[in-house]
Amino acid sequence: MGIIKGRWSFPIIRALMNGTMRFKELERNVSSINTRMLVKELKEMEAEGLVIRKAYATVPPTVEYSLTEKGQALKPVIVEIEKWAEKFLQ
Amino acid sequence: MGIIKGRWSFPIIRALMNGTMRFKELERNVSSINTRMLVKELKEMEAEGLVIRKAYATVPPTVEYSLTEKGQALKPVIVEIEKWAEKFLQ
DNA sequence: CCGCATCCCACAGGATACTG
DNA sequence: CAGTATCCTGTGGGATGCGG
Repeated sequence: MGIIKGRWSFPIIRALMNGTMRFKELERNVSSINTRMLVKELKEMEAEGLVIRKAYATVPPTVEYSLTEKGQALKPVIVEIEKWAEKFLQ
Repeated sequence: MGIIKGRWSFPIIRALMNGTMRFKELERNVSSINTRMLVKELKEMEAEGLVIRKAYATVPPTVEYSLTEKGQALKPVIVEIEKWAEKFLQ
């Protein structure tokens, strides 16, 4: 399992659990990520089939990201991690 | 959560789920890890309170590693990850 | 707004020889 | 057996400016 590798996939998935988000929204919501990393992670996650990218031909551009079923299915994992963290991290 | 960071903590924990193991056993059981990485990870995990190291003054030396309660508690996480992997990875 | 393009650095991780 | 010591490389990740 090297699919949630990288420092950011986890927080990004967490953010998208709450539903579709635009690029800028993600950039604001995901802790202290920077543009380059967000772009990079999103591309990788798209390639892995975890997120879907929808672009709208508006001015200025609108791009929405959401989780695929495969991405949504990671929720139980995240829940368990959070349970663990709550119990063992002060 | 940067505690299961690194490429190896996960497989190491997985191996130790089955019980106490000696250094060499781990080296054999954890896929293709090399000595340096195994030593390094074990030290970090010991510092994080995930594993316990027990050394015996024998010749040749015997060192056993096992999971702490905190380490054991990661089992549900691993279970969920495996469920997910089984479902979504061919 | 979205997201490339650059530049840069630290360090994770690999391979392997050596020691108590 | 259980590590330590070296050397080396790739790349993850940060900062920031530019363009459609």
